Amino acid sequence: MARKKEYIEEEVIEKAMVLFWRNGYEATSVRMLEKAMGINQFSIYSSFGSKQGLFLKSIHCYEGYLQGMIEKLRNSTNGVEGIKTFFYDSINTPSDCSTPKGCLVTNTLNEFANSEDKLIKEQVILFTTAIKELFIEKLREGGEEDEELLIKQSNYLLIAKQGLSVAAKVASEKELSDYIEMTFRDF
Amino acid sequence: MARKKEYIEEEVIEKAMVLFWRNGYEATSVRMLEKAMGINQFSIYSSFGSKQGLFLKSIHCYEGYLQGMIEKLRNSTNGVEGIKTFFYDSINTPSDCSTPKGCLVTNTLNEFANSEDKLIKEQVILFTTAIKELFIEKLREGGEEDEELLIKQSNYLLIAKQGLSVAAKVASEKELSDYIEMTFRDF
DNA sequence: ATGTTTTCTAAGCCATCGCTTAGTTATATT
DNA sequence: AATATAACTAAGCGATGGCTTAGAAAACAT
Repeated sequence: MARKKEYIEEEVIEKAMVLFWRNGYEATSVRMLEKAMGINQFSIYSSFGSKQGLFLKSIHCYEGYLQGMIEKLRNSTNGVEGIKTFFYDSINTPSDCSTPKGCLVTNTLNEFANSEDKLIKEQVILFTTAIKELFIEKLREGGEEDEELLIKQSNYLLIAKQGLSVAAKVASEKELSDYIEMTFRDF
Repeated sequence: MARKKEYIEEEVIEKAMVLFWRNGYEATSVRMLEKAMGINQFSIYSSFGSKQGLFLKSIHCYEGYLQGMIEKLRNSTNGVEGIKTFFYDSINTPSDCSTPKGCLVTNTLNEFANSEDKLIKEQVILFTTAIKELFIEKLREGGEEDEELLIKQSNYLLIAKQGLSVAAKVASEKELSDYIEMTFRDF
């Protein structure tokens, strides 16, 4: 039989994810990736096929990284208050700076909105749609029954969340929490 | 004396601006720029010094491009309603697709938030700060007197505007106008 | 131990990157 | 017309981009 891999794919993907998250797709080179991931370019290409393949895996990994917050929201029983907590959770960066500020999905949406790359755009749209659905579910649980209003509100909250993700990269903690409070002021 | 330039700097900067606006800084190559601008690389470098120099000029050009809307807002006398109109104006893309959706300044903020490039970041921060000040001025004219609340509200509106700029790249017209209505719902 | 299979290292592939240079062409002065 | 100056064209610079390949090293089966 054959030699064993000296790395765990899930582990090196996480390293790649952080790099893509911090710098974006274009500004992250395969040389940077191999250093951060601690493996040779050969291994990157044999495991992930291409830079794009690795990026898709990284986005998937990021979505897994968010799963805790999303589950917390899904299990919440206090309606819109759960969504507000989700907003606060999303700006609660670990203090060791191991993780960039902002949101990889929003970054990707921004970088690829005008791109030809269908695959990456599709992955991003799928995820944001799922979040929106979850918002609707929680708003409905919160007592809202008007379907049209539910759509309008979830739409509002999704875009508000995207604004928060952009602002999180440069704004102060107070500005961010003020923003969240204003966003949810009369729900 | 010497030969005359065969192009007008302001005109070719505008072409460059649209390209940067559509693709971002990293994804726009000097070869793409020379084709879009209709001038040789030599001319680009002799006029603008570097790709970064051209980008800075492009951002400046974009700010000029927004000047109409900003003046309209500055001259408005109906308080927060003027800001709301400014939001609507910003998503009113010319139907000929000559111009990308979204906002070059917000794109740049996103792309350069984690970059080392002080110059570009500074230019973006300066502009967004000016917009925020203008929001405060209009909110004050609208009758709000509480300084702390003014700061909170302008901060909210600035981040809301950034969310709108991201969403404008992918969302439908209805989603965008719904979002604006929700944003200004109880001002 | 030998053979087979897979992963490793490290060198290198070609295309493109931002940028520069050599040499020609156009303008204005003399 | 001759000259000086600056902008033009187009070729090419070294560095880096994504990706591949040749050959050594490691794991298992026989």
